[in-house]
Amino acid sequence: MQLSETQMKFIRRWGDMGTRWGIPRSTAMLHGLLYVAQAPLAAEEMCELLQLARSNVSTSLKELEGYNLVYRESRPGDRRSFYRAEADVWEMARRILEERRRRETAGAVQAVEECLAAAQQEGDTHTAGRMLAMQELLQSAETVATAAQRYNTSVFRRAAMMGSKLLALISKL
Amino acid sequence: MQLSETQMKFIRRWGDMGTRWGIPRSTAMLHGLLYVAQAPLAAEEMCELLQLARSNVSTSLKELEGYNLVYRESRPGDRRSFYRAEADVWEMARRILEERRRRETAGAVQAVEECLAAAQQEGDTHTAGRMLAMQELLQSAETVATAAQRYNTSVFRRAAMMGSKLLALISKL
DNA sequence: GACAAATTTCTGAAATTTCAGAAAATAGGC
DNA sequence: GCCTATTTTCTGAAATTTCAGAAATTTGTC
Repeated sequence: MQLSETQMKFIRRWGDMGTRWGIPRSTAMLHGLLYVAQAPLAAEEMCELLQLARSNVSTSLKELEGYNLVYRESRPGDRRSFYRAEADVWEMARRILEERRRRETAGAVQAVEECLAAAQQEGDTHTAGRMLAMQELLQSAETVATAAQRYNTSVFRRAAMMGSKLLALISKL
Repeated sequence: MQLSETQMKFIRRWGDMGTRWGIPRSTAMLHGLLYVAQAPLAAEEMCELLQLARSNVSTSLKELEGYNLVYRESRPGDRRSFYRAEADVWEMARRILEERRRRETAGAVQAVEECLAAAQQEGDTHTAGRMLAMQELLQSAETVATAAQRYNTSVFRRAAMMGSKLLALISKL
């Protein structure tokens, strides 16, 4: 495989975006590479295309598999693994959302729960009130994010595209 | 002001959450402190309560002001500034959403736009197709996030709480 | 089961980020 | 307009994160 200049540019930009999202540059670049690749790639190939250490590619691919953003395939008569990215961007978004929910909000819910209990125990109504408000927010976020997982790409897509209209509708209730 | 054990625990946990969200621990802790504080605090006070350098507090507060998550107030006969956090958690969520949109997706939209143009120029239909799909996704996200900014807390709150029901509804369309 | 190809884990170096202390700038009261 | 309390900016040290190279492990083939 050969990368066109445009593809390389996208991959670099995607890597930059990754760093803002808390994803290592090389991990994001690998995802970008697989997203624009026409066929599944072997790890060694990716090393050469992006000039990354083999170890780095290995670790990053594992991370991406954890997000369910890349799949690993094997081929008869070839002992290497080949990787390809989730091609459906809506499915991709859903999986990122789910992973972020798990990592970013799930922990907070538990922390606030504990602090709420402690504040009530102590009879500290002010702090308890704040914890309660925060809990309501976090639980709503969890509920929406969890619900989104239950539906398929087309529903998710329509929901996102209708989002702004729905907000307008709700504002009239 | 004196911090109870529960409050301190919340602040520490909030700081931990911050690091997962790409926010420096000390910045997140300051926000947590102001969120549980009953009255506005002066910077010096926060240094003592959280054992942070004055410079650090100054920089972090500025960052939080950038997010519109804390307000600065002045008092007659006192030349210090006092700070308080946005108390409405839904308003808080909205502001975080807006800031993340600005920092995290706005740049991506532009990058993909450029790559799409380049791919079409080159007649690379495969890459162009991928860019187009990505563009649709990013623009939908932008649209929803932008729309959310137009409505007040109560609409935002209702929308979030109804989110899962709306998804169920849409799945039937 | 030995061998080789491929992958993963381990270790430390390089880069980045966070944060404290010192110096500079700003602002309010007299 | 000067003086001083307060805030901000600058600088570098400490901590963390990212990533390459080497070593160890796994996997499939014969």
